[in-house]
Amino acid sequence: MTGLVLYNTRTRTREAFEPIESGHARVYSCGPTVYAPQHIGNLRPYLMADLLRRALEAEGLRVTHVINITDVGHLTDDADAGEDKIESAAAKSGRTAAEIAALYTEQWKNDRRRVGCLEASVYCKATDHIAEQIALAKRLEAKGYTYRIDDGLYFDTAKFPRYTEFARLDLAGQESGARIADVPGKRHSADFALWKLPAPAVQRQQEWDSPWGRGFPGWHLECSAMSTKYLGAPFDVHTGGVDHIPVHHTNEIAQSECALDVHPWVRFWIHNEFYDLGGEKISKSKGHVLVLQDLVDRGFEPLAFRYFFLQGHYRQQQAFTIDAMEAAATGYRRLLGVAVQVRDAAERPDDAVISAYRARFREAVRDDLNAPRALAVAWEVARGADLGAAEKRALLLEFDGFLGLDLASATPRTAVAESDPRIDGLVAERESARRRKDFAAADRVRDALAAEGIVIEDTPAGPRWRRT
RNA sequence: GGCGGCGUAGCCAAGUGGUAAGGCAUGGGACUGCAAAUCCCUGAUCCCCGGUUCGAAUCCGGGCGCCGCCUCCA
Repeated sequence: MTGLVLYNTRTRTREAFEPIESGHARVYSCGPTVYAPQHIGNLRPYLMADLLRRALEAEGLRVTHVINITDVGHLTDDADAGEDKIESAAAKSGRTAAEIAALYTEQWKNDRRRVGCLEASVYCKATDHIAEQIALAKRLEAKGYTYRIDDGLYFDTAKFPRYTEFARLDLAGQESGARIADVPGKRHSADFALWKLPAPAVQRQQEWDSPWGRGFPGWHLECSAMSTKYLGAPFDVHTGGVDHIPVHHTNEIAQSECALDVHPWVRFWIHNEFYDLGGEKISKSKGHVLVLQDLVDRGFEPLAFRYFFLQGHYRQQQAFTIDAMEAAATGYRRLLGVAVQVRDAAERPDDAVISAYRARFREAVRDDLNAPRALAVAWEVARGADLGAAEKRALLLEFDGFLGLDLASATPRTAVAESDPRIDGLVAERESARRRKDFAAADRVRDALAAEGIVIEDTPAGPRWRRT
């Protein structure tokens, strides 16, 4: 039995986590649709999944973590009537669908890396698994869960009595309306496409032959097909944003449970809430959504964004503002400062002193991945007057296995990170002026450097400088 | 309109029955020629009203406000 307790959307309760297969946790995370840059809010699901993965490993489990990459079939709305996001982006940019997907997949992977997410065991693309998706749809068809209309092959949600259970949907309240009219022939508004056939006049870049005609897979299908391929069924944890509960995850469950005869198909469903980006949704400087690189351009370290993330609980909306980001960056810089100070401390900490902090940190992690509480314990350690350098070092490095803030290889952010002959010369000039008590001259140099964004810090070891 | 979430010090936020974690900012102090950096100290009774309870930020009811998803309809 692990000590980890997670909030499970499926049961709407907190449950002790125990893997189906002893010693091995199988996790699937809904990944990005790679048609545009991912704004910083889209990083939250992966940061949350990363926390989960680290917590599972801390329990001594081997983790197989699969993340899908949606590079086809995700429509611009959930009514099965919109355009394919990838095709649409390709058409607008003059690039091919494959180029669009490759470009934004790389950006996304790079962003993940920069905010300290561990690499997934498997990244799987929808377009690499067309055969698996077709096989799954055929299985559903053979079992009588589908029907065909001009638009494609559809899943008949009425054939799956548990359909509304997961999201606690009130379908009656949504039954009527435009969604049915959008796709002629749909039997129920909630029915969804397994395989889509393009309209007669439409020429698509991404098309495949299938038993139902040349077309492309419905968005939901890939997650069922690929998770089954890489994790089997049932498996332990499925993660994603809360927005996926009513449609995407509901449909995944319907497909999978009907095709595979499993229930529950997934034991734990973990969903993250969103950031409230408020007025920061758009990057003013560039006129597009706020992406990680925009923060970097403003002088923030990517891991400072991770620190921001850690300050809130993943199931809680969190307000992102530049002010909050600056506060996080300052906190992160100072925490790193402590890590640097104790970096060369002795290897032999006093276990008796350490154990209480270790226990409290672990308790926070195990309590539904309570990162803010874990971070608070880290700060108590950092500031703790009752702890020596060896104890601080040992604890902070251990905690960083969960926090992922790179405390181990921390370099002092307040020190000189670069060398410049001209600036070094000016700093030396100021130093000699100070020695002969010519403070007016010394301050002139300091002011001049400040004007170009360079600040001088005097330390017992002499002056040093950094850019702000 | 339906569903879900939230409203805790200036800001970001933990905390779900027993007298409010942590970070940032502010103010004070130490250090400094003065600064910067760093360190120490420093603040809230928890949106409003009513109820349950010996006791509620934490449970119940009613307001007000905000966010998200679905929907435009009974």
